[in-house]
Amino acid sequence: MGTKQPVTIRDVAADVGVSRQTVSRVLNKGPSVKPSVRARVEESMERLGYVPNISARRMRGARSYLILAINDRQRTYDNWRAGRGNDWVDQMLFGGMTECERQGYHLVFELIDAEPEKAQQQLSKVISELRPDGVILTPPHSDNAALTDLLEEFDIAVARIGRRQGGAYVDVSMDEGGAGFEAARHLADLGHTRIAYLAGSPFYGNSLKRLDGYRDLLRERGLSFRNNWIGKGDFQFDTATGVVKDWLTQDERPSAIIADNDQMAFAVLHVANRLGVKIPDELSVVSFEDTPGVRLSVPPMTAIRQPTAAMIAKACSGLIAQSSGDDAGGKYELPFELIKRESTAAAP
Amino acid sequence: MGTKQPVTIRDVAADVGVSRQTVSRVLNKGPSVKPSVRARVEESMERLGYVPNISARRMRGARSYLILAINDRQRTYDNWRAGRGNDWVDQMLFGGMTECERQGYHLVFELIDAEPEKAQQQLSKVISELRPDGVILTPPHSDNAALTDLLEEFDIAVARIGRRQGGAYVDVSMDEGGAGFEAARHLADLGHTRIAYLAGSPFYGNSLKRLDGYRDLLRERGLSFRNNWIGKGDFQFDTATGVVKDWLTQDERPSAIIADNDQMAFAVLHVANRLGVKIPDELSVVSFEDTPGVRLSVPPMTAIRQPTAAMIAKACSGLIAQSSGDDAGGKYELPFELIKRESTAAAP
DNA sequence: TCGCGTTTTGTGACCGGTCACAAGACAAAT
DNA sequence: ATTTGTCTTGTGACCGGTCACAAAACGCGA
Repeated sequence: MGTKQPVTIRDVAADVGVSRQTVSRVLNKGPSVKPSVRARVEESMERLGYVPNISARRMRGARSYLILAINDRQRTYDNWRAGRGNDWVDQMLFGGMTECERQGYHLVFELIDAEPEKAQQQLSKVISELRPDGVILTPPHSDNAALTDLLEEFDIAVARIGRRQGGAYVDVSMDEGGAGFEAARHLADLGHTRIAYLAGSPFYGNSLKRLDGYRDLLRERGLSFRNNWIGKGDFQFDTATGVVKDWLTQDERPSAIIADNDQMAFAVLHVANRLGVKIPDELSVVSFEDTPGVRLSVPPMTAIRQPTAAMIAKACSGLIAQSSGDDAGGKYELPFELIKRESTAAAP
Repeated sequence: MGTKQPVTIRDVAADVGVSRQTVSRVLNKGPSVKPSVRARVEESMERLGYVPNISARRMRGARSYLILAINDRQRTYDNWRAGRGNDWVDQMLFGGMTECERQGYHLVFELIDAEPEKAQQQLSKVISELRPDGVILTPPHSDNAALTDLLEEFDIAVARIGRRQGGAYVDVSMDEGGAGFEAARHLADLGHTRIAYLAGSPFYGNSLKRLDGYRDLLRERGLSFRNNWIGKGDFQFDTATGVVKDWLTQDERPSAIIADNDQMAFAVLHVANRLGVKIPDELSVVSFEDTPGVRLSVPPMTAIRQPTAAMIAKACSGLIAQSSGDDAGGKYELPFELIKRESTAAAP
């Protein structure tokens, strides 16, 4: 036991009878290697089971073959604590890992506080320790300029999830406006004319885009837009219940509600249940977040599914391309999916 | 932009006016450093913002300050695909990250196939690339001897989750027998005398331990043990529905059911619902897995909560201690929690 | 056959730490 | 004062790759 020694580049060089540098060139698919030599080196690497040591490569070389993914500590803590069943991390892990693996990279997760000063300090430490080739910022860090500034100083490629604005960053997001439009369209197609929108925040960019999409659909279908059917929520369950209660106890109540996140969609379910309003017969509900809770609720909810895994995968490939010098930046907008379940039905 | 250079050990050495080695000694809390010098070096490190480069440390040094956590690729894929809402990874991330951070380590996740040969090959590659100080094996890899053998050859510390048997490994698990006992006790305390047990597998060790715990409780309370109230399931929803249907349509039906995992607990809910059996008034249900789905079901289910975060944290600290030469191995059994929700009530 | 440009290969230094070992400082013992 | 031992500090080599540059091999036209 405990005796297996890793095969190094020197072992391969000695085996083939060439210099270390030649092996290195083959490894990095560099030019100027005679095909016959390349073949012999490759054969030897395969036979000896040679695998390059990432730490060593990182030392003198420019690349570390590491991608760092930053998650919000609080959010992760909350998910852990409350067991709310957000499968964000699963999705990230699957999408990111798969792509990194394909390209010989590794994905490292780190938890960072949201508060800018702390965040910068923590990120700085991790960067210095790990020196990753790229960093993926997920919400809410995507909007933290302190972090992008820091990364720019260190000359490390940045990918931001759920944000699309300037800068030479890899920005990956979802078509939020289109999602708002589609959610509303799905309901309109079912014959709904009284569609309310339970907004999460009047400041959050994605929220506004979704709302715009919803508005566009109403306009396109010639449906009336009512200001008091735009609910002012804050992404929280408790606040949302109040709004929904108001709606459902009015004379002319909406026949469908689009909720900006899963917590607020739950609130709709909850209130409707208490008031004896049948879902989906009397009220249809669409959630903007397809978390496990939404899928497992009674009834399971129709929801917009964010392509989290695909977004992280895209972020990884974008970062890898950038650090290889292929491109710089790149803006990607990935398609969402509207998953039809049992919370939406034809208008009553 | 792109100009920030990391502070190295030489910078600190020059700043204080000592040799690199002295700085290194302070960094590693080595002995034989005059307190006054140590203080000056520490002050300088703080002031200059020195952070050791992990790759460099790993090179000549023995430690890489990396812990590798292995997850099953298929399981992760399934969670991603089906969105079943298992928050295993969230839990791991939170527990592991927090502990690693405390000790200056980093946690890297990798996906590995379950099939022994592939698994060994994939792990071997990752090991050679990353050379982690320790590896955490999660089910089903915990039981894969091909992996532990490989890691032993590489002389890398191993932690196994959910398994406790021989070897100089860090083994972290939960008191499964106790959990079976407690689940049954909770029901017995509520006055139930007809408690059925929906088993997942007659081969899976943890399943058997839980069943033993259940048996012990029955014996202790003088409750009759009936063979046909031990359901032969296979952890799947579909199989379980058949068993539950049989039980609930018999003359003397159980007043409570303990299910070996969440899928089977859902099956109980599902069948009871179809047969018009009220939960919890006419039938109590306890799940052995506290996934988000269980928490969010209607009604939310009483469940045994596995201390996943704590187990991973323990695994990390165990591995770090072992690779620091403090101890070798270590067997830990962490306490579970019985979360009482609304699927259990007094016996009818 | 020679000369010259291009392709292919090799050499030594180096990245940022740690290891092994040697040397200096200092106090106690002879 | 010299010796011995312990404590503290410094030096050069080294880990496993890559960089910069030099050298060798090759191709091809004159």
